[in-house]
Amino acid sequence: MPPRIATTAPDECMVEAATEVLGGKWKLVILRHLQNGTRRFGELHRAIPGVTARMLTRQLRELEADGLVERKVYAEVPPKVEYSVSPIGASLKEITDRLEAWGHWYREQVRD
Amino acid sequence: MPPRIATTAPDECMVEAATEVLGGKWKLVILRHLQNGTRRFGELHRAIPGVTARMLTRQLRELEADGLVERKVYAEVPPKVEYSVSPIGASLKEITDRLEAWGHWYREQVRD
DNA sequence: CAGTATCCATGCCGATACTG
DNA sequence: CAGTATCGGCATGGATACTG
Repeated sequence: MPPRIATTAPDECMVEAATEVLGGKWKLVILRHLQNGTRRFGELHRAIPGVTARMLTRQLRELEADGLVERKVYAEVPPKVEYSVSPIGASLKEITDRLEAWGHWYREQVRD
Repeated sequence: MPPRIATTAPDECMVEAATEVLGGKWKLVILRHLQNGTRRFGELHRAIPGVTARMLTRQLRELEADGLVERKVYAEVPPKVEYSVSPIGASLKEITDRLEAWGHWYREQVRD
């Protein structure tokens, strides 16, 4: 027999799965930039004002560990590292686009 | 004359506007519950395992201050307080639904 | 260029006890 | 029932200096 009240408490906690992976301060911003194409470390650094190299590195490594971002190192001097969205990261494009649009709209609403 | 390279650095930082407001550990989870209808404090507390009363209060107050949630106090004993999404909060339903679905899908992908 | 290493401040958040 | 008060740990994240 099926569980009695299973449907009254669905696994809405799956948003938690999302926030665990996207929760970092710069992660959605990074993803948003990478949705537009592969970027080098320095490009990202310049494109995101306010982030430090330390934080950019950390967040990128976490995104990589979570399978959202791919990191490609070229054996050159000077060093060259390219970041891009993985297939999983690319699947977030609709959501980041909507968040972007919503953020824009929200700002309009709250400017009294 | 138009700015030279304006379009190369569009205001993609608008996702930051969204994360500032949605960034709390429980905010999206709370919103997700309130999208399904008005809830009392205790109902939310029981519906979200792991959250403490302190954190639930704080996150609800921040959501209220940011205009996403409305709080209605009934002058009764015992006290009764109802929370619901504001029109602005309701505008996030599509996004929270998608995040929920994505979180579910993501979990499937990463279970090795 | 693409990072690390080190130090350090903030504050997020939990646990516990208490209240109108 | 719906909170608040207080304490405190620990992760998050910034500044600065340094490196292969």
